[in-house]
Amino acid sequence: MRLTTKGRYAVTAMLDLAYHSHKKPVTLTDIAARQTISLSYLEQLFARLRRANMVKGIRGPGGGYTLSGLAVDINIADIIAAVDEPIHATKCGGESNCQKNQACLTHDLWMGLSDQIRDYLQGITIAQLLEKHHVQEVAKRQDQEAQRVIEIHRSAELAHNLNDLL
Amino acid sequence: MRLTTKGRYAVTAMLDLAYHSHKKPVTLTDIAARQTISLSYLEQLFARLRRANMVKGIRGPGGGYTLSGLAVDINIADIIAAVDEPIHATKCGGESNCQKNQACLTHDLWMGLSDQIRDYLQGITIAQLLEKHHVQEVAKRQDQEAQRVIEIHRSAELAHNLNDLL
DNA sequence: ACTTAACCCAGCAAAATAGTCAACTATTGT
DNA sequence: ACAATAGTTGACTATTTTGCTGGGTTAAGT
Repeated sequence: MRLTTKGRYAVTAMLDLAYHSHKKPVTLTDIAARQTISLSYLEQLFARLRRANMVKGIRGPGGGYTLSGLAVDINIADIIAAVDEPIHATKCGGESNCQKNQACLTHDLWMGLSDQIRDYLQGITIAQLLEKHHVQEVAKRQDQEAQRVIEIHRSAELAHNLNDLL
Repeated sequence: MRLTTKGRYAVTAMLDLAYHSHKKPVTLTDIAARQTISLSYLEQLFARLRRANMVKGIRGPGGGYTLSGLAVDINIADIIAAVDEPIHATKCGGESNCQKNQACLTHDLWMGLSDQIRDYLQGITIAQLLEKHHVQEVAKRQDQEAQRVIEIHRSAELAHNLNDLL
């Protein structure tokens, strides 16, 4: 599992898509504008995402992209895997031409870690991230409202004090 | 947090170092040979690791590198952070010049995820990986032994059958 | 002194990244 | 039917990162 800016772009774009495509398809032009990613680069990424059957492209006016499935079924690891080409993880790679000698020892360790990271990212879905953000937004709004109440209370006190003075 | 081959090399090298430096310092030449990483590239990586105070370099004959601290105190996130230069996570980066408009929304989501990944990797130490591998090795050896027992049993059966036939 | 290593550069080729441009095709509203 | 929209494709380019080579210098053991 590799984590590069390419994967980040893909995840960001998918999040944007999930967030905005509750009804109509979303055009890449919109995503490009919102996320400041070049349109042509997005096209490349979405070509891969489409081939991986994660999004559907709809042509013609009013067209754009939609998620192939539910946001709850789309995890981060799959998005990243879709845009990153599968590189030969290591020198001895799948061929296991580096035998059970010492050279493979720590290399094995890394592979295990890599698997762990993949498993971890596989457990995080688009839906979860949107949910989490939604919760945060609500929390923030509530904080702001609480703050406003405090301010109103304070200004009321202030007015009261002024009344006393005048 | 970025996960590239560079980070993998660094983690692999650190694992090798932790595994072999119970007593004496380990030379980069040894690590290079075991992990098939070029010496000069390792030098670059270890220069950064040293500056990040994760390893100590000892000059002269019998010199090499040792871990600065205990394997239990060294986590994966720190190793990767040490060799990857801190890139401006996004366009609006730390300056937060992209205001509370929609453009930042999904970007925020990614940042949250990125933090999650970092936290996750921060929780995994070199010591844990070595431990885990050790457990696996033992398990594998036990499997092999069990397999041998089965094979012996089978060949005994086979011999028995042959005895019946002859 | 001599060897052994860490340390420190400057540079360089290959690959990956990020983006551009242009031509083409399918779909839809009018 | 026709124009507008928007996906599809491919080739091409600039920049950055990667991984490595090879030249040194400096510190510590023998």
